[in-house]
Amino acid sequence: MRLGMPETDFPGVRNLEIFSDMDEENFQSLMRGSYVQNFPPQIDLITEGDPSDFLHIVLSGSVDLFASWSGRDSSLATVRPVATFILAATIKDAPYLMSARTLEKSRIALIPSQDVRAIFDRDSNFARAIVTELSQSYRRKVKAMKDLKLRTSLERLANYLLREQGRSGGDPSFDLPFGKARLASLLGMTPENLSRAFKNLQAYGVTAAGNRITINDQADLEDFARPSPLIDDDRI
Amino acid sequence: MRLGMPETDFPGVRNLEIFSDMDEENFQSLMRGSYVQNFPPQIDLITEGDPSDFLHIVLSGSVDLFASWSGRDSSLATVRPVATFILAATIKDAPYLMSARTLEKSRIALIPSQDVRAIFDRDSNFARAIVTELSQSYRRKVKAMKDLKLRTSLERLANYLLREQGRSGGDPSFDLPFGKARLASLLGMTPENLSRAFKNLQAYGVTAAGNRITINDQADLEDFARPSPLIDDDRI
DNA sequence: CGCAGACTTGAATCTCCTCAAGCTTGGTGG
DNA sequence: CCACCAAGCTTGAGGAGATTCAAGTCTGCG
Repeated sequence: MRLGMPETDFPGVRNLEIFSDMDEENFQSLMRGSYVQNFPPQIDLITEGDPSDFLHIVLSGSVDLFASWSGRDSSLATVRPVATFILAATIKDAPYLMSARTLEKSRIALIPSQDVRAIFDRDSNFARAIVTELSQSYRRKVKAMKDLKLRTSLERLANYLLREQGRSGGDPSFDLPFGKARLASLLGMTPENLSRAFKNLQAYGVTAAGNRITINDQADLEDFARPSPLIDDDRI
Repeated sequence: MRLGMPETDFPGVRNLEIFSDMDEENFQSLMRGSYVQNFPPQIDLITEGDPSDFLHIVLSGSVDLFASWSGRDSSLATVRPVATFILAATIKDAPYLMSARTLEKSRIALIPSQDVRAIFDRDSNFARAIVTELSQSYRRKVKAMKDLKLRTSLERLANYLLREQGRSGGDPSFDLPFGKARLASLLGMTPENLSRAFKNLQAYGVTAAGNRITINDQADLEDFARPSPLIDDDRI
């Protein structure tokens, strides 16, 4: 759906943190060329190497960012509402470095990159929001890098489960948000190895029945995983 | 040295891309609380977890960014002139995620983080420069992530050598910019494994004599390494 | 010359990957 | 209602790659 004038047409968009402080007129300019669209699961949204014509914002659902090289590919991140992706490519007017596909039914806003760059220069509140979002993305990547280089695959899985538990409310039982093949790729291992890793975590009180995970002994798992705010805390 | 008024005191700073388009008055405000300092090699500049009081800019020399967890540590990046580091922490007023130490004798500018944040809101040219630098940092991290997750250690070394060759002017022979122990950590392997990797690259015409590397058969090495602009090109 | 630090080599071990087969689950059609 | 199928996951065996520990070599500097 093409976005029109009245604010009431897209209240969910106007209230996003990235737009909330910006001038109404600038917001309208941004929206004039923008779309909000619903996508089914497993749809390719962008392909690495393509020019970055649109800034994407995930309003609902979730998106997988992945990359390929020499016949291999790997999941690099999951984008959940409400967050942008390929913001850096938009700002630099450079090609995408990652491909993106929907993981589930998702609602996504598409904003022309050239408009984002133009309004950035005119609206300092928008500029501030952009730079905050970009800083957050950067820090997430640094954390992912530390996770990958400093931990074994078993430690990565243990800490992933603790983070996912926190995200889902903190109960001992929760569901994995996607299949184990993708989780394996995200954690930098093969599906077979992930399977064995789950088995190894049973020694620390972790039970996996299908996608349902139960952490039977929180202290025991945390003692093994040694989560650190400088790697695992999404808020800082 | 504390930076004073006259522009002639620090022409090297004023002409940095990040400052070059900004208003003179704002530049002066920024410089009022800033320092430029020379450090010897192997000096700890910042420690992960500390509050981000100063934005750092490497004017000459080079700086190692690294991180620790559970008794292990790993090099995550090298900062060369002219570039900032810990920009994201400065913007978000959040703790450093990485530690930093000088690799060689280095000249570094220290700018109070709160001033950076304040001037960002007042000077849109400065804001644009900041956001460009931040985008570049983000994209570098994405490339590093792809390098790490999609390539074997031998492929990472081969591509590293090709990049380093390009950076040093393109000649078949060039020097590694630091010791092999740190290179191993940067590439995500042990020093022993790096040693063996160099030996394996001899099959593709690579000779290593101390820190001096010679690529005897460019085409052969590139054929093995398969460098990709979306991972190895620093400019995009 | 001799020492200290950096790098290399070797052997044993461990982790992770590949390939192949088996199992489980959910959906479909008889 | 159940047999069947396909997809996703698990298990096992074997092998490739990385790590560790220990010893040896090289190099620059005093």
